[in-house]
Amino acid sequence: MAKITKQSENFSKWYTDVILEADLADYGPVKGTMVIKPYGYSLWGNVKRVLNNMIEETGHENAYFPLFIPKSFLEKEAKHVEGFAKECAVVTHSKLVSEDGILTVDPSSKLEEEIIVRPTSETIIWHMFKKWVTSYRDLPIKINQWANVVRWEMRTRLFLRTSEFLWQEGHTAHATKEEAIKETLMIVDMYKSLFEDHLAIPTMIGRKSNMERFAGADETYSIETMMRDKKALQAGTSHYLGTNFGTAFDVKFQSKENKEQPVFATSWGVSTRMIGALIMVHGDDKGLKIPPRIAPHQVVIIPINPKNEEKKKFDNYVDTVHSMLKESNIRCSIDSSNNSPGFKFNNWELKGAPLRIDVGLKEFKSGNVTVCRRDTGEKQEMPIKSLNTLTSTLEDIQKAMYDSANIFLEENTFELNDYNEFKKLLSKENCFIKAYWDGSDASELKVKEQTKATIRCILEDVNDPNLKCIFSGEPAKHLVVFAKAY
RNA sequence: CGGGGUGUAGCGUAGUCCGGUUAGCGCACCUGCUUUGGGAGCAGGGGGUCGGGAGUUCAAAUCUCUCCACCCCGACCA
Repeated sequence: MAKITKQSENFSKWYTDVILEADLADYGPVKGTMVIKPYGYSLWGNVKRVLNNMIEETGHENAYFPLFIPKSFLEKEAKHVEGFAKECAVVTHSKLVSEDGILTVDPSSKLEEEIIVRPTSETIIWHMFKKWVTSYRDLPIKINQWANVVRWEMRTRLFLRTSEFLWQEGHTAHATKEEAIKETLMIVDMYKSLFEDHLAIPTMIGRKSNMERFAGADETYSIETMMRDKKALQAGTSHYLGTNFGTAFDVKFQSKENKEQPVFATSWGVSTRMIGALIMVHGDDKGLKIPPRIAPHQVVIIPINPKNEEKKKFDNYVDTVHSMLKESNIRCSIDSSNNSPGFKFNNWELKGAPLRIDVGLKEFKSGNVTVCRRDTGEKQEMPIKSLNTLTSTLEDIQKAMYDSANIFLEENTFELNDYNEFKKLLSKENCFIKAYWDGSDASELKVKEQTKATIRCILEDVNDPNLKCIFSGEPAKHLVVFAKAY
């Protein structure tokens, strides 16, 4: 196994090395595509399970809508078209012909209306909602789907931006604006809990500016996270769509008072990009660090008995450790491969297993095990009787990982009022900068041009004539976070 | 689509300028033996349309032409 590049040497290279070496994923044959390998998929699966529970517990139902969308659907919402037109995969024909083993598109099979591979599903879902909604009794509709979507991006990176990715997309329809806004915010809280309580990733949450808002939304809330290179990653979004899609797809309902009324919408999603965030928030030069709650293996047991002494009894001892952990509902496995202990230690550190248990003859004879923490590197020998304390050790690790990420975020977030300092700081290092902004596209654009930093989100609105925009000096409307972003 | 670069075994590369043995090496892989508490050692072995095509030559990985693919920077995207 190759050694991975150090973070300080080349962070992007480190990121790619970790993914490939830890066996999370591999490149697909079509540019920008990715194969999620079993270890990566198991990680995704754990996150998915947690989030799916949250989604269902908050009253949403899973469903599945088609991958293919008629091109005309995308034309119906003006801003939505603008946002997605340039990155769509388009199906134009339905047949190939083979001549001497060479396949070419059969011109006679040209489709009358081209089909788009969904970049997101608002349009097809609202097409269906029109069929489903006629009365106030039909509302609200709260749908979620787990799906793949395709966005034909120019520059791709494993997990962060791939041509095809997996996600969940929630789509809801409501009778009132208030209810839709409440839903949008409730989802933001749900994501916050997913990130902070399960992925151990601290978040910065707020609305998007006009320029960064989702194509077709009235308001976009975003979950912003800080990677170890201090760049920002938008890790999830929740959109209040107003009546934009309801109007575009002519969805209306009759109220109790027999009045025709518009339908209000939300949509929200998180994707496999989250795995990218997880890697870049917690990882170190040894590799991944996976928070216990979502780790595929919370504990990995390494038996060390080179000469196979007392083989039967020794193996029994290892099995006992294994089953004791399983009884405590800990996800654990035994690495009984033929590799050397040193190889296994490094390998499981690379793969980010939170705890490792070494069982050698020494431990076997004394009725002990040696427990090693991935986050601190701390080793401790303990009697087998105490294995049940590992449940709380895992919780400690979970918390410690969040705390250390949170300290990192705080240490690299600055509040500034002076644009020269702002430019100076950003030219020196990446960081988050909290500052006041006048709310204009022009100021935001200029800042982006001059520093490459964008407004990640609006933290709060302000109304104090003494507060001035950091760029223009005009009266400030919002407190925002600026950062260079992925 | 502009500017630059690279194609040699699964991966990484030497050789290309200046044509000349059987295309070399590391990792990975296979077999065997010895090993195993922080990335094991030794021995043996398998694997190559040198990106494709055409040309020059007694002779091409090497020179010429051409096509293709990919990468980086920009543009685009977030």
